[in-house]
Amino acid sequence: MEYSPLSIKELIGEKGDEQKTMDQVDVQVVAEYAAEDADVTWQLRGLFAPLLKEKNQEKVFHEVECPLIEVLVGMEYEGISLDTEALLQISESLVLDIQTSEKTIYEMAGREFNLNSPKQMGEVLFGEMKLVEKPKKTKTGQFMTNEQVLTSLEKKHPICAEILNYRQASKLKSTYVDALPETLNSRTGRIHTTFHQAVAATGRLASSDPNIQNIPIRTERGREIRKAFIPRVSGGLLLSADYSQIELRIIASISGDPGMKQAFEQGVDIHLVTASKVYGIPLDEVSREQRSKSKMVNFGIVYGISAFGLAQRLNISRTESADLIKAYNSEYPGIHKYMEKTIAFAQEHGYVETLTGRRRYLRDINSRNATVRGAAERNAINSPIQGTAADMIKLAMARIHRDLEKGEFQTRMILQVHDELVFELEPIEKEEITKIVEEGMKNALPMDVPIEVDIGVGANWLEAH
DNA sequence: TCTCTGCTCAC
DNA sequence: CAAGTGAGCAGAGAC
Repeated sequence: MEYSPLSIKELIGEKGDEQKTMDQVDVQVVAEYAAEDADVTWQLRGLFAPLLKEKNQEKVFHEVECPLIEVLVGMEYEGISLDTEALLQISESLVLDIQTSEKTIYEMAGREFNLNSPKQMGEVLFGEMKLVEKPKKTKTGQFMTNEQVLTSLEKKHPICAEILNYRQASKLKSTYVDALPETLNSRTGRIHTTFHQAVAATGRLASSDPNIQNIPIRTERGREIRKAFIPRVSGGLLLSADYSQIELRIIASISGDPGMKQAFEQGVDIHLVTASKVYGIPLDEVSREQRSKSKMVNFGIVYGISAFGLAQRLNISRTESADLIKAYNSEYPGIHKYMEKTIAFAQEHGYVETLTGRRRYLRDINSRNATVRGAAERNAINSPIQGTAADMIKLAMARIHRDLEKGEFQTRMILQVHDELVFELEPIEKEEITKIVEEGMKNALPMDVPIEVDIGVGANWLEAH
């Protein structure tokens, strides 16, 4: 299927020479494209062709996507400031760490090679050092050297941990620390990402040039990078609001499963409750490991689970993972029924849809090839959930943006990261904004379970969490 | 310069 | 074979 994804910048000129400068953009005009001007709406229709293939999609187009356009224009226009001095410091420390790792790895390997080449890495580890008898290979026949493989071999040879350290440091350096400052707009001094409104199959947004939806947070060094995202004025604040467990709440609501609904109504830790149910023990007897495994099962449910996939993720036997899934299905029968019903619907109609009627077509749902069909079945289960979450936050964005304009607030929405919204906060507006954002997010779509939103304020993006 | 591959970052 | 959605980087090779 060939189509041009809608980027707001397509409406305001191509990137590069043709692009209008930020202050030439008439936000109002762009907003009216969709809302009023039928003459221009056809352009949007062209760009949203996949959405409008069926009559049903008109609703998503008019009620979700069109009101969002001016919101995204505003967010791209505002941008976000970057603490380049902090990044420079991180870069220096990464350089030292990378150099040390490099030397150690060369010594352990007995020779120098290009550490950034997975091909050469595989040759060294498995062709020369023979770390394992039967190394896993990629589909092109190269030795596999990814994180999972190296982690599993950490005990066999210290070079594995050193490579993982090297990989992490060089990833952070090349993708974030060195690249982000290059993207600063010379006129505004800020980062202006491009949000893509119609590229993701599920209805999620995507972000590029730079992608601000994959800024590190998991590791200590990664969090340092997130700290470099700061308010535009010194002494200013960022406000971050994120949905708690949104996808599980959506599957609980859509499926109507009483056990999972009750867990959310009572406000208890959903992974703990799941562990208690699956292992058949009281809440206070659940071990860390049991909770952590149950958490992975909950994730697996959202992604469309297979016993094999879960076993691999959890590093447990296939029988154990099959037992976990079996127990899950009987403890949460509503979820199980929902999954079966969704797949049956997809088989009959060739598509699945979200709560607002956003469709995803699944041509492979009746494929005779089990692998291909399995992938389509997982899409059938995941898309309505991920897509409904996307619809919900898109509706919330339009609503909050409208409230900010109506109240003539100085606070601006600046980023969206799937289940999180980030605002450049005018400090004196904090109380009112908190209320507007919380209510806007909670009430975006009618749900049968409580929707929780965590809100934080801080002097940088990390602290706002 | 473009495309593919392998890898890794996020939700 | 075997967990959903994305984007970006470096290497490697085609053109």
